[in-house]
Amino acid sequence: MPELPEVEVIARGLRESMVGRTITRTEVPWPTSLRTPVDEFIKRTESQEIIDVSRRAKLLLVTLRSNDALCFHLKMTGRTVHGGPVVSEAHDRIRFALDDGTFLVFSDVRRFGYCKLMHWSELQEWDFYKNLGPEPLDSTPKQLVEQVEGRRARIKGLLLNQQIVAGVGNIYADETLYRAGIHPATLAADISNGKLLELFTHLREVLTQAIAENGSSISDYRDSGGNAGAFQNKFRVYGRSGEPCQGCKTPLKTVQIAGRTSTYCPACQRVK
DNA sequence: CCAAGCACCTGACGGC
DNA sequence: TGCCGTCAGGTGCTTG
Repeated sequence: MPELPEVEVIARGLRESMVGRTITRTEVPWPTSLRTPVDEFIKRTESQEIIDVSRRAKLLLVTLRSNDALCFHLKMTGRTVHGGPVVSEAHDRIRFALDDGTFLVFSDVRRFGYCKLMHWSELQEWDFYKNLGPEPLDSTPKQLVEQVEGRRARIKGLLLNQQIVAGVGNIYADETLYRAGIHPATLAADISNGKLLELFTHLREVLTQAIAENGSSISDYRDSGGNAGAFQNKFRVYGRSGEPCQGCKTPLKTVQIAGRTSTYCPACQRVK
């Protein structure tokens, strides 16, 4: 499930390997993965040079010479892999042939992901984009605390809310709450300022470490070269329900919050 | 302002 | 062996 670290690793890889290349042909074997009419999508991407690849929240942005951006959301199972020569596969949704004989392929088993082509001026007016919260790695812990302090919502839900903090998903939210010793159902307003500062300091550390480890691969995630990440080996709670806590040996438990499974240690995460 | 539930979609897995 | 239910989860939407 690509979250901030995974998308960041992908963006860095694609920037390294694709900037300066020109798209020579665009194929769309599954047009419903587009949020732009297919004819227009092809017309506006073919013959365009790729001038940058970047990330905002969980969005992967491939900027073209025209200042159009290919805006990918990978959702749960999306992949953007660059290489070649291409072998067409069952779940390919979009393929771009580049002028050096390589291909960028967007594939997605579950078809939740999408690609939307927008001029940068239009992108900046898009509600989803415009309303995104601060980037945790470009903000101080204090700035992030300001996003949640005093709110009467559960901290887990706030961490997952892209308008509060950008890029955090279920895995990194659980890992961060565990490291900070905060129960996922705690109301933000009931957490001291000092504890919130700790929380966001941990969040930045977890995200930074995950990027350094090339992201986390649960099942589908691959980086831009098709390789798995390694941070899943550092998970302390995610996917470990029933296992003993690494700190105190108490069996880890789960609870549903904001429609998602939260795994936590009932002994270590008590802050209310 | 906040929460819950559903929709989208497929594959993996457990139970029988 | 095979069928069926459940789960995984990001985001948008509706409803309370």
